[in-house]
Amino acid sequence: MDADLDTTDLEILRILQIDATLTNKEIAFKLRKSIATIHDRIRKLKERGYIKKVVAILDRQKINKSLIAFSQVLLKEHTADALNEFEREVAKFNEVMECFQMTGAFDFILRIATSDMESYHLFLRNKLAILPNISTVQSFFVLSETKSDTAYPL
Amino acid sequence: MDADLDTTDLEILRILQIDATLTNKEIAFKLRKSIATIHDRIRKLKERGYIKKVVAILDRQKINKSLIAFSQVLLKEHTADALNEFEREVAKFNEVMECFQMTGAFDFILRIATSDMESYHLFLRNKLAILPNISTVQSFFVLSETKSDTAYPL
DNA sequence: TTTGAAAACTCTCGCGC
DNA sequence: GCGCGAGAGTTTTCAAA
Repeated sequence: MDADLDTTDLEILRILQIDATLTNKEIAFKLRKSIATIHDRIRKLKERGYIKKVVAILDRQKINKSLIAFSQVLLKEHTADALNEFEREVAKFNEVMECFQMTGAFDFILRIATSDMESYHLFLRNKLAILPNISTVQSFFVLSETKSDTAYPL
Repeated sequence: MDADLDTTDLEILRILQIDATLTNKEIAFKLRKSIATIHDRIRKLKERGYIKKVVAILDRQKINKSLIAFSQVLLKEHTADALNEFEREVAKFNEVMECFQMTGAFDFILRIATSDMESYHLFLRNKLAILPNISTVQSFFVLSETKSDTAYPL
């Protein structure tokens, strides 16, 4: 945190992390501030980079992405070039929603969204597994979603 | 998908998954439709549940949640009661952003956001590990974020 | 689906604390 | 520096066709 956030800023961020469709008027009412103040705070929060983006979250069952996999990838080589190339290639696959380099027994964890096991299989065989530097891929599948937030605790 | 989405609906969803601050006017211009049509489509997409919510995504470095852990949890017992109780308790922890029941060698995967290793340690020792039915917890930490999308491929 | 008009909201500016 | 009110400018909303 470069310049600290005061209580109002934190309240605004808490609110917008849950529901960014609220109007400035509604937020102003909740926080007992004027509309202009809320407007100004939010503008500054965006300017300073606290708010990266505002996005719609879809119902993945409805849009036919029922299968979520977490895939743990181990590479053969760990040179800077090899890591960069893997990251670059993997980011291109639209099935890959997230890719993290990790500590521990494997190198990367990928969150992959497909419609069903057949599609996942095709993705694995035809896209992921043919990258040059892959050693092993272990796939785990989501059975049920207990909690699914994009909001950070504040 | 109950009733199918046409090209316009899909385009709108693609756009809103990336940036939900665009006005109806801007979307209408991109898709060469009238503003009222876009307005109507979005209203229906919300009504029908395709769009679950609209949220602000924050910069986790800036808000001091620099450490993301994926924690794989194994329970001792797998009775319906034991699973429900674990899910209920874990959902209460604000450090836990996501909790999924999984196939494979462990029962749950948790995405945990804390400020640093010390905070994670405290969370693990004082909150997660004292739940009654926990057998093992294996923690993996994010070293770097290569791709981090909330958008599903459409 | 579109048009058009009314209502609601956003955003800026200047003032005051 | 921060917050507020008022007005102009946009956007949303909801008829009717």
